[in-house]
Amino acid sequence: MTSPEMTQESAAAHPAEPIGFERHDHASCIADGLAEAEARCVAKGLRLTPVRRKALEILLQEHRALGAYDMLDRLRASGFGSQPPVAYRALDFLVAGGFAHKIECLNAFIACAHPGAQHTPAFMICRTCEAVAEAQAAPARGSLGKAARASGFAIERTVVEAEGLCPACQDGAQDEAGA
Amino acid sequence: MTSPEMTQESAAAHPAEPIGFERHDHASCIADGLAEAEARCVAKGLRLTPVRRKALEILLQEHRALGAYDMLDRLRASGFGSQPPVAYRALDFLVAGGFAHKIECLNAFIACAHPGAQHTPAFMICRTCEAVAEAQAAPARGSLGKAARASGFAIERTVVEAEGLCPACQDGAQDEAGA
DNA sequence: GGACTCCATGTGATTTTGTAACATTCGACG
DNA sequence: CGTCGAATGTTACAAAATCACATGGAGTCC
Repeated sequence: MTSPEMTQESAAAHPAEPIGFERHDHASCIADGLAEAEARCVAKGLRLTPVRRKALEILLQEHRALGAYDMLDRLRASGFGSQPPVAYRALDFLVAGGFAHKIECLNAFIACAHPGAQHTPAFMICRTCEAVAEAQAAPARGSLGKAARASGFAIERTVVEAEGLCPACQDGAQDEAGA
Repeated sequence: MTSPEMTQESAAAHPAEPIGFERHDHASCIADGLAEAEARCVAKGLRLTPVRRKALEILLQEHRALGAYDMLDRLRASGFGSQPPVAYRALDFLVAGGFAHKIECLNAFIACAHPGAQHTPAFMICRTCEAVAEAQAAPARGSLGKAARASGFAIERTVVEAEGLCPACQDGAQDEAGA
């Protein structure tokens, strides 16, 4: 449920905006994400079981990617099983349902920032603070799409990830360079 | 185990074309790739040592991504060291020098198809036959670039990978569906 | 109600992928 | 020759992911 109860001036407005580097009402991030997921699971006949729900909640707590073993640690701390498949199964469910994404270049997972939106996610990953922002991409429209059409390749899924520096860490880097 | 149809009329023309799904003079792929690498190493003061050269040759032998341990097996078969760092170091060198790329979503490596070209590679990966074609992307110009500029994110490197079906495997899938 | 089935969960063991750390070798250079 | 740095080789280990199998709970069918 998008309830922009934003405490800040410009909290991410509509779902196509990248979030993660900007101020926003983080508490509602989590609540909204869980509510969305519940609604969508009911609608699609999926079972948002306790582990799965907890895993999503854990992911929603940060705009960073979490490794499967970090997730496992936290699930264990919440009283769930302590073997790798516990984490991987929950994450697989979330990814399959579109509630989370895998960041391939980090071998890590992050909650989806635009649940419900038709998905061709693209990620901006800060190499310093590890924050991750999700944007919408349209790779099929750019040069990749052109190459695919030219060669007859049928795209089914795309991975688009950009590594670099978020605004805050750019400032930090400047400070260090100056000092 | 080379592709049945090589030494055909159309050797890949210019470097901006995706190759890998098309017929081309594969023998010259390898020879050219090695020659290019040698020249570029001389120019840049890099050392294309025997292991590194062999690793590149192995990669050039296929338009598929090779796992580090597959690489290790082949290097061992050629008389080089047999421990993981041997393969990883050679691959790191090739990637750092722009002679190869890592396919993040496969945890595997492939020879660069456009050596020398300024690089923002994009890959098309067939999920059936595992062939990989490399194209040039310009993600900074599309919606990702727009999102980055909007949020102040400084892109340093991009990962663009498309999974799907290559032309040949689309035909294969049709055959099976029909039968 | 009882048996059956499907799916989710828990667990042990293993495979696959990737690094850390350290000894050795070899060419460049004074 | 001595030494310095880069490259290689090897041992050991860490991190990421999967396999295989047992358990348990919610429906369903009779």
